[in-house]
Amino acid sequence: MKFDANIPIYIQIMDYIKKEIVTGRLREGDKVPSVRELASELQINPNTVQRTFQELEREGVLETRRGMGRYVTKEREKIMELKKDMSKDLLTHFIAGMRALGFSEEEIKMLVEISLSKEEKA
Amino acid sequence: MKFDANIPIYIQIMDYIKKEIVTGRLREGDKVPSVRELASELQINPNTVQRTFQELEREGVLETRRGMGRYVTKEREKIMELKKDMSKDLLTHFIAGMRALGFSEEEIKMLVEISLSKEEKA
Amino acid sequence: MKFDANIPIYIQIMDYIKKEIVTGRLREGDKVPSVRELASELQINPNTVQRTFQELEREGVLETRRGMGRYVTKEREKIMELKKDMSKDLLTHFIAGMRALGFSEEEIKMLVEISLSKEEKA
Amino acid sequence: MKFDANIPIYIQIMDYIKKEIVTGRLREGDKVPSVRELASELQINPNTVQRTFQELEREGVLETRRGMGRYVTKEREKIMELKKDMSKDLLTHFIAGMRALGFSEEEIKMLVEISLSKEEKA
DNA sequence: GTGGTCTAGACCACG
DNA sequence: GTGGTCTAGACCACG
Repeated sequence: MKFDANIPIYIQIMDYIKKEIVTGRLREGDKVPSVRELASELQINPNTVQRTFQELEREGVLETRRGMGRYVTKEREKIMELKKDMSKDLLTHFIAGMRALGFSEEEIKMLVEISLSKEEKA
Repeated sequence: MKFDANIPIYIQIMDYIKKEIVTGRLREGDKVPSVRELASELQINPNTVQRTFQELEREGVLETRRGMGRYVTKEREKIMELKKDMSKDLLTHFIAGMRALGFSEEEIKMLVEISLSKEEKA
Repeated sequence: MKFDANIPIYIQIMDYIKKEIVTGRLREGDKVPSVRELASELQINPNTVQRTFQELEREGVLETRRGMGRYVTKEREKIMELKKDMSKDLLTHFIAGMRALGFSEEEIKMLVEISLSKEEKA
Repeated sequence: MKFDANIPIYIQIMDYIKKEIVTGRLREGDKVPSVRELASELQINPNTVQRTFQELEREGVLETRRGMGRYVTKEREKIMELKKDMSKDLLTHFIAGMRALGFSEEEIKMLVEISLSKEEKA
């Protein structure tokens, strides 16, 4: 995993883990690696991983079982909500941005289609 | 203008000015306010405005005429390029994000249409 | 280190650091002093050092590792390029200047040799 | 005449005029254009031209004859001295710079010859 | 401890 | 009047 130097690493890992969960690569109840494990794997400071996990816990995405490690929440609703929130943020940010640049509704739709079709070929 | 506390002010002003240019509210060759003027208008420190302008100059968006103030670049190409780059960034970021959340091409298109139509009513 | 009052300090430090790198006194991957360290050593304001480092980063000469300090780029190519660019600038400026003063090719060569031999004795 | 945005215009004009004199395109006793004339020709502020001329006078390169305009000094020595000083500055700066980059005497000579021969072909 | 951002304000060169 | 540089120092996020 490569990190963008301008974004806090803990944010980037949070985002990564959330995506793993939302797409089902990490499922409800799955155990996540320990702080030390993940820190050594990603070559980063354990403090940073610790912070990542604490934030994810605060958001209800992960849960700690004392002495047994951390696990993805078992609540399906939480996971659905996560996906909804993340996509909504993306959409809002995208459309507001395009609007601010002066693009019309039709232009935005068209540009999305073009981008998707380009992606397809690549 | 209100500032988001989590994003550097100079980035927010840079973005704002770029949008003014891209949408034509600021045109090629237009004079932009002086450092002191804008600083007092936005109620921020002149140094922060100074930094904003210097970054925009580095990007070729503004030009300084010594002792006469700063001006929007006269190069139309630069402005077209700006719009293209900014929209491309938004698109790429949006589509990559949606893909990472597991959305299909069709779902993305549909969500964009829904968002745009909601916006219309609001 | 003494500063020439007519040249911005940050430019002078940039130049100094580049020379340290190009001549190998600072090597790829070496840690450079922290902003505060260098500021106190050179008896100048931390902001001035900050600016120096940010410019060098923008040029790809230094890299920041978040929370761990700044380092000379590990890319050897970048360093070779640096030396080439700096010497090319010197050469171009020198020869264009001498030409503008009306010196012939032969005169330029001779003056360079004389300067070098004087230097030797001194 | 195009101006480098990073160097004071008055310095650039001073340099230009000195070169005109040193190469004989402006000769001893020649009249130079009036402040207003040169300002309108170069599209710059008359204050800037005024300053340029004053500095050149201070250096003994120009002389004012009341009511008759400004003239290149008649003293040949002054002109010779000018050429010598300007070339010496170029040489010193060039060689010190190359030395600081770690080039040897032989390398410097060689690079000068290469630059001169490239120039010839271009 | 380290860098990033920002405020407050001085001083100067330039036009 | 305008921008450029610098000082002094605060505060915070990050690791």
